[in-house]
Amino acid sequence: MIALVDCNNFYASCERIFQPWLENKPVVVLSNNDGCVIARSEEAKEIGIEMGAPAFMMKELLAKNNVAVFSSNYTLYGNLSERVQTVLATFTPKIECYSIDEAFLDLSDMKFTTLFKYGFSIRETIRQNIGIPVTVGIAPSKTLAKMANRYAKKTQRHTGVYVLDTKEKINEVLNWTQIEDVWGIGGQHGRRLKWMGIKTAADFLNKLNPDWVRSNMTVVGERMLNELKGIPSIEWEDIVKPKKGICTARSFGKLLTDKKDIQEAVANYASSCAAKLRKQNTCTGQMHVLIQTNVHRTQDKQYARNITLQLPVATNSSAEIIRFALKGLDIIYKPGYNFKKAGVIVMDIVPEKEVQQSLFDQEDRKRDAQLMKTLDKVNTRFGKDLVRFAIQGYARQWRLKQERLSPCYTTDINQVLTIKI
DNA sequence: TCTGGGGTCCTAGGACCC
DNA sequence: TCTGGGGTCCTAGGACCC
Repeated sequence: MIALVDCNNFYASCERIFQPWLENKPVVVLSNNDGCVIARSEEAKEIGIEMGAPAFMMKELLAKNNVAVFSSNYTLYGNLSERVQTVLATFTPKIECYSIDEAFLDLSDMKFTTLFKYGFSIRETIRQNIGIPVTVGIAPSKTLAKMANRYAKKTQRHTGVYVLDTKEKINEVLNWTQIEDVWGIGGQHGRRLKWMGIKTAADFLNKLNPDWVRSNMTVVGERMLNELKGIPSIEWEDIVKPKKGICTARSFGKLLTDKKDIQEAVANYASSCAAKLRKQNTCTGQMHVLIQTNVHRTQDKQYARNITLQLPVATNSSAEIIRFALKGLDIIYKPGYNFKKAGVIVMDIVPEKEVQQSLFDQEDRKRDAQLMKTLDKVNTRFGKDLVRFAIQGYARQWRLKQERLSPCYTTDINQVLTIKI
């Protein structure tokens, strides 16, 4: 059996840990630049605040209901996520951290009283040790565990645990689950299947010809069919693999026209990509740089471009990656536009130790690597980007709008001290 | 009249996830 | 005034090889 543990309204719950008087009150967390609602407490959902709704359109509703509104604080959420994972890892040797707020746990071959009790103790332990409420779904396959979890969230609020351990229970939940709510069914397939009269997960399993599923939904659909039958068909990824692409792209806090400001932003995004590459001991051989205007501002002239750069030798040096990113920006930047967003993406990622050398390489890579190592060490200890390249600047015209940012309670040394006092 | 049969690699685009 | 930012996998089709 497999458990899916999912943190309830994760970002909102993270904020509530440190402001416990918000318990039972509506809380929302906004996307970058305080743009859209990306997390809602149950109370906020009940008021009718929609996921993804632009915050400025919700202004009245938020004010009227006295909703606590937060800018997103990914440093805080990331740290709390790690803590949750650490506790979960004590329940099983095989765990897959599927996302910032979800993990699959392999519960096969383990001796406990009952799966329900085990699931319940997972929930209680996380609540006690971290303070985050979680829901646990347990079933024979990942897809069914997802489904059990969703069922528990909607119908088993008192326990927060549901186990699909009999045919009857599985059938009931299959019939209860709408097709568009099945893990792996998105907008496209959802609409098409519904139009065909496939309304529930049970319909999908019982009414469709497997050959049709294979040819219209590829092998992904075929696996889904098996998973719904209770035959595990999705691989475990309990060993964390290095990422194949890393993207740092942001909308600016305000529109920018000046090339200097955009250069500063791109240099910072490039530096962030480089740091992420080093963290997983990899190098990049190909970069993309992109800039675009604000598509929502129809009164503005629109412009969007991106460029691909092949690097002569794969690298993870901030200096080199910044240099190439700015070279790309030089080519695609055009004066006279109101730019809203820029980004750097690194691809063709290879392990540090497998980089193809070049006979004509001019870089002193050993020296550079040593410098980066020192830079990372300093910045990990004393704060992100404390030591930076001059081009990364201090003007930060591009920085995010974060009017309601909470402190980094668990990672900022000053905050940690304040709490202890 | 009629012209083989096997592969690999790469890319763009589509679909999905949180 | 104001509308997020990350990722993954799969397939078809083209270009190429012998």
